[in-house]
Amino acid sequence: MTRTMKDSVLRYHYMAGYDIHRRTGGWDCHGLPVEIEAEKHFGFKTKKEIEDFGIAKFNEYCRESIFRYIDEWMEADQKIGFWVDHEKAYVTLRNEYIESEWWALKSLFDEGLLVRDYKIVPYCPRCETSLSSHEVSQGYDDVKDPSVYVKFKEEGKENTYFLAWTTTPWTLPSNQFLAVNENIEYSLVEHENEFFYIASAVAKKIFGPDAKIVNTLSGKDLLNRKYEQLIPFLTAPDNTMFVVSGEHVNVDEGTGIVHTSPAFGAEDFEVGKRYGVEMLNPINVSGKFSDDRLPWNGKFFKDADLEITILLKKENKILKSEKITHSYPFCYRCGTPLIYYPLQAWFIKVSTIRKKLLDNNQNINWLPDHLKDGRFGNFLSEAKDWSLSRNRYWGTTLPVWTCSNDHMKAVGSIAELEQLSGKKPKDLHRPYIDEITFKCSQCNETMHREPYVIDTWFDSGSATYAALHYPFETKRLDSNFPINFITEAIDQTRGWFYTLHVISSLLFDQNAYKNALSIDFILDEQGRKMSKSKGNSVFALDFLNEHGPDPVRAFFLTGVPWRAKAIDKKLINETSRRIFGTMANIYSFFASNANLDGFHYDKYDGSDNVLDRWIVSRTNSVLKQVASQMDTFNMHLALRSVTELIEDTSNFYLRLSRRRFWSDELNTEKANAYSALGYVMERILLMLAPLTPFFADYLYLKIRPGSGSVHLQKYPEVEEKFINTELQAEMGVAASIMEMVRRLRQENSIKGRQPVTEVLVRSGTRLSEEILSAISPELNSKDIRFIEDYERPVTRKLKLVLQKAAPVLKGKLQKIKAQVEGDQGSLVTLLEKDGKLELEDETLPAEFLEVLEIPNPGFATSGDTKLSVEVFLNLEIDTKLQNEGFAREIVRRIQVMRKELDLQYDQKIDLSVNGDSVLNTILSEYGDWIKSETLAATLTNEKMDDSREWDIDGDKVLISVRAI
RNA sequence: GGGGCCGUAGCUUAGCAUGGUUUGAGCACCCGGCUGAUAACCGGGAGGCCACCGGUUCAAAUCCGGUCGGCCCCA
Repeated sequence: MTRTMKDSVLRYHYMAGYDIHRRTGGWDCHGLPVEIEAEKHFGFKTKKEIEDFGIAKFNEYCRESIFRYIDEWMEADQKIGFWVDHEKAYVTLRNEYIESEWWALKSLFDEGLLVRDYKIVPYCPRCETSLSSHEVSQGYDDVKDPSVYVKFKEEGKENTYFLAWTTTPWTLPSNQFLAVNENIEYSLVEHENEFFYIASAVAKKIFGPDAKIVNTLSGKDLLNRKYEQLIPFLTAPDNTMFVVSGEHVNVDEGTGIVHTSPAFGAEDFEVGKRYGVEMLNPINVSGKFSDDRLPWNGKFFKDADLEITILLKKENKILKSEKITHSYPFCYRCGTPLIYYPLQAWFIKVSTIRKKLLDNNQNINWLPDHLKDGRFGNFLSEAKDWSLSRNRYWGTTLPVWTCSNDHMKAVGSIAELEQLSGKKPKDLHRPYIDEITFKCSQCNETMHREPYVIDTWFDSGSATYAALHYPFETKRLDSNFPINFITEAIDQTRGWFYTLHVISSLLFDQNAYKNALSIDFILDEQGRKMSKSKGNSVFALDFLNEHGPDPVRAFFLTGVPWRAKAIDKKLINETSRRIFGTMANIYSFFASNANLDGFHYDKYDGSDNVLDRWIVSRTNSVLKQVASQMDTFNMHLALRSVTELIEDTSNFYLRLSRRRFWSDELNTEKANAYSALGYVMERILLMLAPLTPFFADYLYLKIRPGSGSVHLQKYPEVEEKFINTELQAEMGVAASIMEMVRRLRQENSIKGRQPVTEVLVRSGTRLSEEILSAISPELNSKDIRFIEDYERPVTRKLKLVLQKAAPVLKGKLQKIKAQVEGDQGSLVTLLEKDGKLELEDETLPAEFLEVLEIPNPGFATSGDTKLSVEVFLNLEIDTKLQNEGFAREIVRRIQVMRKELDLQYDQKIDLSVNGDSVLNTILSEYGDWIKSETLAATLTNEKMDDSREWDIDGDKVLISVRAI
């Protein structure tokens, strides 16, 4: 779906005459997913196996596998018609791309924004690498975890405990502190002869409504109280096992007393840092316990939960334990539960430029706009430092070298590295780059590269400059910067939208893009999110093959893009029928006639015909609107506008214009009709070109053979001189009149083919003669007249509003009612003059009365209040009209027979119509007309061998048609 | 716990920033019509407490507050 959007925008801007600098795609080539696939391929489970196998060979496989992926995507791109230059696509694994990133990283390093620090990071023990916050955010899932309330015994007191809560029992052996909030009130609760400290707010939740509160005290009072180590396998370092203060402590969850193990939580780590204590960390980099003092040594961290819980229960150190469902982060690629783990890592200090990020964000045009200050803005205001380094192999290498004295040197280009080391690196990937060393300028020790690759999101976020190999091959970014438009799915708010924005603000203090369109997901037919695990994902290629690219694109463009859309096969078919079906029909009508005449569309330069002028005016009005919708990236609105134009062309213009296409010779009138229709079709197709490229191109080439693809044409200019808004308004009234007459005919069972005497119209807008004559065949009336208010064939009657009048009039009601309803008009006049009526010594205020307008006998009426148009249809049909209607019925039957005989449009016939005596009258009166309508050379009233019997409204008619 | 979006007919939706006729369409359904575009087309009917409750206002689908339901993001 994003590709449809991108493509439509690119095609439109190209046609509109913009230079498209970068009709190139790009591929993220690095990162864990690639490595994981390689691991699977080779059957590796640990990093050691990879290193034994050889990083070079491993990376070689990664490099190859990425191209298989790309091939698949390219196929999908081709199917959906994504016009993009894959040849010139940037690939993030190229040295040039990486070199640009090196330049960026060195700049950040020099500004002190790229730093090494010891931090608690989300860490995947299987991949043995840390994850960035946006990676973590992709992997939250609801799981059942233990929820245990643990008893920490206060030192020196019997039966008195601090009650703490945790969902991670495996961290309990590493407990070093308990944290309370100084501003919260705590209670000492007595429960089954034991005493517990707990936040007052939750005491009842834990101990029930009858909790026996012995004492209350503030969090401050608890500070520095000592407690006994819960699980004494590990040696408690000095200066631990007491109560500390923590602002992060609250009573939303748990007990208001937080178990703190500095090794496994960011806030806990800060506490540990504050007291400068040694961390208890029995877990190794593979996520397993590795301390033989522990009975569960060797177990994966999560797998120890149960054993620890059982142990604590045995020792009566648990108040209660249960299971709860909450969301927990998992590695978004391999599904392993993450662990918050202390690691040395490289960070970009994004948090220091929050204000800049927010300021720049104000200049981005977001679609939908609530993202600016909503989801995206909120995220920026809490921007975290970016944990950049990864202990992995296949990725952009971190260009920082360190020596044994921990002096650091960032390298910003291949040339610089060559100058330092005397060696020119051929490949900036591991392991080759790791082999390059040089002397430290400060201490002369050998400098080695920090053994990390970086977060692959940095690759993506660097696309704006790295794809151009800035600042090396491309010296200036001006014309490419900021990018005009970007679109991705909503999940990229914290992905690509974010990394591009951060990197661009960091490096250039500028926005990466001006317009950002965020779209929602495509859901399955039941409206569920697609996922591989549910087995309901519809693969792009299958989907395209089933429905075809343009219907799929049109479907993506129905409704607002930033709202989730469930796949709806019926809707896809309906949408494409409305657009393509109708348009194909218009074309085939045009073509079947134009071919007979040998007409080729060239241009339209005006027409006398009002319908031509109208549809051309309408087309230009729509074009104006569509262009502005495309300019503001509202492709879905543009498609809707075009669809409406197609429908108007078909249902109104063509329907009313058909006769003009049927004249024998190619006269001016007909040529004008062709030109107008050609003009309209051409513009519709040009408007469709960016949206549904295949269909548009297919028909365009038929209309303008030899002029080249529609996608190479200029987007049409609005021709103001053809826009006539009054005409469009008048035609609106005309359409409404047509509709009403059709309705009245139906309500009174008068067929469309039956001519009527007159149609009376009362309307503020008077229609010109030419419009009237244009719609007259549809009305099929001998006379169409505009009338004034007072001329309306209605009788105004009064009616008592019984609900209001009855309680007042009481006994006189029936008498007054009779008078009012028997009124012939004089009372109405009185009422309108005085605003009340005096009857039978009673005063009737206006609210007692209702004025009804009843059409006179012989008339039916209908009105359109919006346009303030009223139509009266004279229902009287005399014999003459009846006969004319009958003649038309006969013509219709003859046309059917012509069609059944498969006669050419211009084939002449001999005609014979036989029936009762009335028929003969009709024939004598309308015979010539029938002949001309049916191209009959002769007309007799004989019964022939090949006569066919028709039943026309109960009358038998025998008709014979013979080609001459 | 915090934040965001959404809720209009059986389905897909327009209208909502700037309150103002009877909330418009399309599909499906039923009825009728048209017929030199016909595996098209046109008209009509039925179907809406505009999620709910309050408030502002002469007037609320629209503005404000709250509730409920669905989805998403963050912690």
